[in-house]
Amino acid sequence: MIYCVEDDENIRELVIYTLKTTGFKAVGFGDGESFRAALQEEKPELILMDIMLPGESGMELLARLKGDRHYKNIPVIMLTAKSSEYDKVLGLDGGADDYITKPFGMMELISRIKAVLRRTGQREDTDVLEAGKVRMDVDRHEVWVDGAQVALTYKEFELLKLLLLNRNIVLSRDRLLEDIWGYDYTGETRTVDVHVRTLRQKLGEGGSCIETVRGIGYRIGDGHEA
Amino acid sequence: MIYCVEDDENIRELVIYTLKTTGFKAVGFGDGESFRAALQEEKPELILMDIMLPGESGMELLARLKGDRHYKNIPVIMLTAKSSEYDKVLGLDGGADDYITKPFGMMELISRIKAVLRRTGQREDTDVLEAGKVRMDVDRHEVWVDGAQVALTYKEFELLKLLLLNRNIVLSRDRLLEDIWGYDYTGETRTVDVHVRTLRQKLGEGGSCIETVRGIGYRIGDGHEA
DNA sequence: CGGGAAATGAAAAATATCTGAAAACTTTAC
DNA sequence: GTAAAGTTTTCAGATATTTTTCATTTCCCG
Repeated sequence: MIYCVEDDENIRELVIYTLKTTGFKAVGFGDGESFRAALQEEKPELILMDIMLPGESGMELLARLKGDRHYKNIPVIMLTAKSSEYDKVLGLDGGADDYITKPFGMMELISRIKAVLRRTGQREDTDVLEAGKVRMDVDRHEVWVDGAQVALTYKEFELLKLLLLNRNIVLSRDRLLEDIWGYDYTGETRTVDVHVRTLRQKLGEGGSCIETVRGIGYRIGDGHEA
Repeated sequence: MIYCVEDDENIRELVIYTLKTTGFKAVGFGDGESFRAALQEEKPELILMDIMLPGESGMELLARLKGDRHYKNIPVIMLTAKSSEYDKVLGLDGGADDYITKPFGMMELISRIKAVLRRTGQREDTDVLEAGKVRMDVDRHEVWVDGAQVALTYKEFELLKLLLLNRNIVLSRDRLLEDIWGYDYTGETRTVDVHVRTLRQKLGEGGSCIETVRGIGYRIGDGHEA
């Protein structure tokens, strides 16, 4: 899946169309906001992003992405109308993996995308998360314990995913609420406990991988503890 | 650089002091006017702001900031004495990124600041603190002595962390109480002693790194003493 | 020595988490 | 549009663990 963030609709549609006919899955966004919303749901394997966007600039978005450990590994290619050396350096320094100056040809775009994917070539590894007997296929939204599939609800799935993505790191209830429920969630902090319980129950034997860290929160470790 | 706008001088100084010892650059302001003047000169990476200020209220300041495209992206954490739900919603609706109710502990403040910075995407913290045989991984919330893991409770962990963060500096009981228990803690000063004891016990051999400085408090040194 | 400061031991108080169950809310099916 | 099913949230004990207190002993330094 490739995300394209570009406010010019013509360019955006053209890029999406080209990507799709080349065999990629692709979705376009006109502004940073809708893009970020989508990011919550699915991690793309590459991001194409215009430097000039209405509201939040592409550079800001880039900085955010590269500063967030969940997203920093997604390769980003910046698109821009400016071709001055200054902007180029700026873009690369911000952590972009490549840089394309408008107007660009579709063939060039494709070959650059392939080059970046080849270079960063780390696909796979975010799609399936594992811990002990628990295995999660993020894209298919499926969880298996010891070879048997387990049905999880949305919140349970997100909870497990976040814990798996942060192996060994203790996540506080606040952090979990913030990331899964949204930063403006105003409900009980106990809610997390209840979901952890149902998660442990449903995971059966595998449930023991979720450790309680008293006074702090929860985490999933590497399983070399008692 | 972090700006703190708070009219209570005691709280302000305490916050600034804590931020500085944690590795942030920080400046405090007693009113909205001086704060706005400083804003002209330099953009901070985060703003801590009391809701109740003499003259212009914190909410007004917040509204101004979030309405100005130069400043709208600077994360803001509101401080307030009121804990009613109404105020909370008000603060978040105004565009604040987080909200802390007084009285708050310094450790909580720091972790909230880090959370907001993480969310808005800057900074990276993979903190591992060490002293002699003792090694602490802050994110994993784990402590190791001589290769063996030691389980610490919340307060013990915080205590050890603060001492490790202030290598070679003697921390008074008051300072420890203030930072870990919160600035309004009114209990016994002896409480610290008891926690130091359990900490030393649990750390076993490594426990000797915590020195008692008679009449002052405790510290963790570089270990080249007896 | 003597007096204040710190360490100890052990019990009381305070807190955090888990549990079971019901209420509130969503979605799906008819 | 309503009923049924499923999901999420809240709540009130029960339980386990941590934190605090306090009386006592030991230690350090003048």
